[in-house]
Amino acid sequence: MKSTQRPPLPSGSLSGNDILSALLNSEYRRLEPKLDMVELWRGQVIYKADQRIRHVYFPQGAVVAMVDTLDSGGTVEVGVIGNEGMVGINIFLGCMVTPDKAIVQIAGNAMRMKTSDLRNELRFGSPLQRLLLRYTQALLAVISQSVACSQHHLIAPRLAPWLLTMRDYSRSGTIEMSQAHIAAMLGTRREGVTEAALKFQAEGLISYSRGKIFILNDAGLKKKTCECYRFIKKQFGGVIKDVPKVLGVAGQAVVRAGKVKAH
Amino acid sequence: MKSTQRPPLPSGSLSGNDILSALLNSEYRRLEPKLDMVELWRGQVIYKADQRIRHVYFPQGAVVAMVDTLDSGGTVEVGVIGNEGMVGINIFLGCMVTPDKAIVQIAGNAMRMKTSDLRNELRFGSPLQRLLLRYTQALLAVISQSVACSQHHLIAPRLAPWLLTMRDYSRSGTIEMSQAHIAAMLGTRREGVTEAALKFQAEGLISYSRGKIFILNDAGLKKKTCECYRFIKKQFGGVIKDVPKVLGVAGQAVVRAGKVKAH
DNA sequence: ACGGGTATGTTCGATATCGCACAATAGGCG
DNA sequence: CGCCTATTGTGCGATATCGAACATACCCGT
Repeated sequence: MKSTQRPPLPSGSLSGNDILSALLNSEYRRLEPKLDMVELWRGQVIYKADQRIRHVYFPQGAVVAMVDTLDSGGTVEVGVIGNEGMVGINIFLGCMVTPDKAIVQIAGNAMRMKTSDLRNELRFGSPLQRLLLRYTQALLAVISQSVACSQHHLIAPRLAPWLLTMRDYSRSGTIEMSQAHIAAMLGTRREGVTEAALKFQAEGLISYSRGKIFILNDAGLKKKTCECYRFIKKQFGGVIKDVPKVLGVAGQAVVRAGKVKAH
Repeated sequence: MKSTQRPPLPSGSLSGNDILSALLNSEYRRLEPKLDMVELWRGQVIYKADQRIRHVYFPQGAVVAMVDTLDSGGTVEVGVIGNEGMVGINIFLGCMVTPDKAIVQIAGNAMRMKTSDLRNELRFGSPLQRLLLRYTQALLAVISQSVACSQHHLIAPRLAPWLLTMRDYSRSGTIEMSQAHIAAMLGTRREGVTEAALKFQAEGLISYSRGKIFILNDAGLKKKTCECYRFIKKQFGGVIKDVPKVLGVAGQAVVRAGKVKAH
């Protein structure tokens, strides 16, 4: 179905894509006819590695993971994309294929756009381009941090921020993931996740059962995180906030910016 | 000193920055007055983390590492930038600061440009922008792979591609690095590097002494690498090759493209 | 209520890496 | 030549993670 009106969502809300929201109305109207609202279901594979990309996605509620798979079969989540971003950044960067797999972590909506339309839109140094550049910067920073994180941090401190991040994304407050799946994302064994989860549960920080995880003590779990949680929040927090300065005169965009994330 | 003439280097040679070389002569001439040739010495810190960036660098012989430092003091090299790229990609992406440290691994020259000049140049959808976008894509892919690599691969298979990469960059064929420094780049202990190096030496693949490493058996060492070595070469190999297609109508650029990288 | 499949808990030996301490060696420099 | 320092070699106990096997518990559909 084609979206016929701009969703009038409060900024910082769980739905509504931040990048699209940061566009001026006039710009958004130009893109609008090229955008389709689609539903993404949990587990859906949006891109396979080395596959040609036909669409990019601006999540509105949905959350998508970029997953790397090694020859050995080992996997890691290298990045997560929610309302703050766009799935298919490679297209924007001038490449038609992605080396990663993109898989839906949290079901939800997304605005879909043909790659050709996106590339067309980027001809002129559009505000969309500025936004995407700035988003790429944040993504790059976060992925860089992940290199350090996966190298130096223990499983529990890595699990904690992962859970908090997913909860932040999730509309319901419940994280719907099996421990086996989480292990695949962290690039560790399932048993390692179980052990850490048990510890957190024993301390009353979380509770879970068969693929449904609740965070009981937010602040407590935050104390268990490695430094990377703060870093990630900081990076993505800045994406929209920073850009209006570039838009400058654009006015309206600045209004939206002030409200982003009470945090 | 200001560079007053375009260095007439064979493409694929060790000097001459690939991105600058891929520009049309007319475009290069526009940039030329803004470019300064500078010498970078080994160990030089070009940016500190969270520091405001004043210049970007197009290496011509020099090699620069992007290094992440954690609260614990642990470090990792998240990316390496040589003739194929630009140091300060964050500027291009719309941010004035970098979360990483940039440190010179191999002494050499680089063309330096003020950040303001770069940002100015990028106003119009210039070919330079296309090249930098494409380069960013490669960097992103390589860093993503690093996440998986540091998570799943053992020290020796990670050391091997690191050595080969450095040797590829180095003009002399000698790698000038202490094992302690290499350990900091891989994010492991020095002893772990020593152990792997001893093994390689015993097998006649390398020889070394006090911070000077020679690769004796290229093919043999390649066999010890994890899959990531091929991946990295593939990603950076495509940067220049892919872009002229985007330039499309620009003509002339295609001519240069044919010559890039005998590989 | 029952059965099957998925998710989670538990154990245990193997392994890679860590952290530390200290010995040995090679160059540079006076 | 001999000292000094950076670099490399080595040993060892501690620890985190791995890999695999198996037990238990829960949910869903019939």
